[in-house]
Amino acid sequence: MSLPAVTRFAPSPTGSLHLGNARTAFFSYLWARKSGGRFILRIEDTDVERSERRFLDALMQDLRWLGLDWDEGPEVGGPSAPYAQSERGEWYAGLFRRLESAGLAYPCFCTPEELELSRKLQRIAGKPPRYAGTCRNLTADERSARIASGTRPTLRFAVPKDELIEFADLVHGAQKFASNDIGDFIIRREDGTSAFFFCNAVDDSVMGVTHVLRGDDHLTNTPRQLMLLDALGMRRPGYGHVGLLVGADGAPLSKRHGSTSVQDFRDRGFVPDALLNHLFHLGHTADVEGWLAPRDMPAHFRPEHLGRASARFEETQLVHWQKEALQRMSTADIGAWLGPHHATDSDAAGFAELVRHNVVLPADAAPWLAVLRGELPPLGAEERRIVSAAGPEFFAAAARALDETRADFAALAKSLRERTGRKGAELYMPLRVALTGRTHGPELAPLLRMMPMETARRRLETHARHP
RNA sequence: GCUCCCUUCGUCUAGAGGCCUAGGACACGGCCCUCUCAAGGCUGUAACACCGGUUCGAAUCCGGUAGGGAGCGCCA
Repeated sequence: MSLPAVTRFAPSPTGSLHLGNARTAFFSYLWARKSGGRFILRIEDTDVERSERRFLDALMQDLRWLGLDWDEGPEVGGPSAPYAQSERGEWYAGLFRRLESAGLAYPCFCTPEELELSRKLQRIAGKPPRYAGTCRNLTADERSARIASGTRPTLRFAVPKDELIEFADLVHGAQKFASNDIGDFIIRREDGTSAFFFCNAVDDSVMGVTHVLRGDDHLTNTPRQLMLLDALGMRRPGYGHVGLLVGADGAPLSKRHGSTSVQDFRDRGFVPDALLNHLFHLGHTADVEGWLAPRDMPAHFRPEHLGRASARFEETQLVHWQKEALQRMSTADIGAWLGPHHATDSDAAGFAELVRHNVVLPADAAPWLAVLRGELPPLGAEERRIVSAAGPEFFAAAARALDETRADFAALAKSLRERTGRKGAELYMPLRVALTGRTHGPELAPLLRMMPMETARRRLETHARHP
């Protein structure tokens, strides 16, 4: 086993936790647990406009629902508190001062409009839309003059020239970037808050994070953060960039792919263990195949088998793990999981057992509840064929047998078999269709046991009268 | 436009020069079991993006092409 890994998940509370983020959080969690390290939750809420308390609460709820408990972070504390970046402003300010006085960062007075125009012009000229460096060489007098005029500057990092930034990506291997391809970027906004590149990098470093796992989209951001850390003389964490989770169309998973937030899956009735098993196999190959209880996952997690290519999310695969999860749940848990979809006024446990192999989501139980006490939908072509092949005498006999055996299905079937000479599918299918309106479904014996006798008799007699 | 990343069955992947007539899982089809569905067993269809090169030998190494993606934001 490797040295204890300190990993983190650093979401911004600006929306709901979607599957892609949940996956990187999960991998980070697994890495920490596998190595006996620590998993940190840090909240990147420097964008005060978009950050909302309700998103933070939902985020933590989703994480806990999945079973991803953090060792340091909001509500649990830790040696690096506070864990919300909105509360770390003073510390960032000190670092800004250090960079600025060392000449490694400078105030920029360009307006967003000017910057936008500049980028546009560069694009037209076929050049990379980078910051032109307008404010980099302002004299001290020019700077104080602009400040005096009331302009509030941003702070830009002065990217060193002609440097090669190298690092070993945890999943992609050796990486090389030229500093000349990178324009001076903003590390402090006009309002004084830290921009992502800055607070994200320095927090990871100072919090002792050893393995930063994040989406591929951050790969080309990494050299910026490395330069920053180097300039401050701070420790570089290891960075690993995993392939993004994409939808059926190959585009990164987003709202337009439908339900992609953890909350959506929970609301539909997917269970956390199913989600976890699916995520465990998406862009990752474990050293064993098949279902794993979440507590066994860290031992089978293989960071070196994290995927570089993007992984496509397909619900059919999730459904498979959901079925696996359902098979392992207790009757009581199935009952609770079914919620309002289970028979509350009768044998709840019996109903849970009855339908557990015929449902994927709680809503799938509704038709079976209707079979027990509601109206049956009109028969389809196949169903009508089976009913007419059996004939009215068969159902008349079945109705009589129902009364004689008092709805004991085994006895009823035996009696019918002796009386009609039918057996196998010829015997059971007409009964199934008459009783449930369908050619498939739960076992007939418990189904009949749970069905009001009157309902069963009425359904059988219907076909005895109308051939 | 520039920089970077990615590319094996429909999907998730194994594969780090000969063990590959490319393996597994999910999905799909067939058979068995069975009243049906599910579960289980057996089985089938199905992939190395393309073109060159290196080599006795390439899915694996090198170069190029194509396609997809990301970054170049006072968003993270």
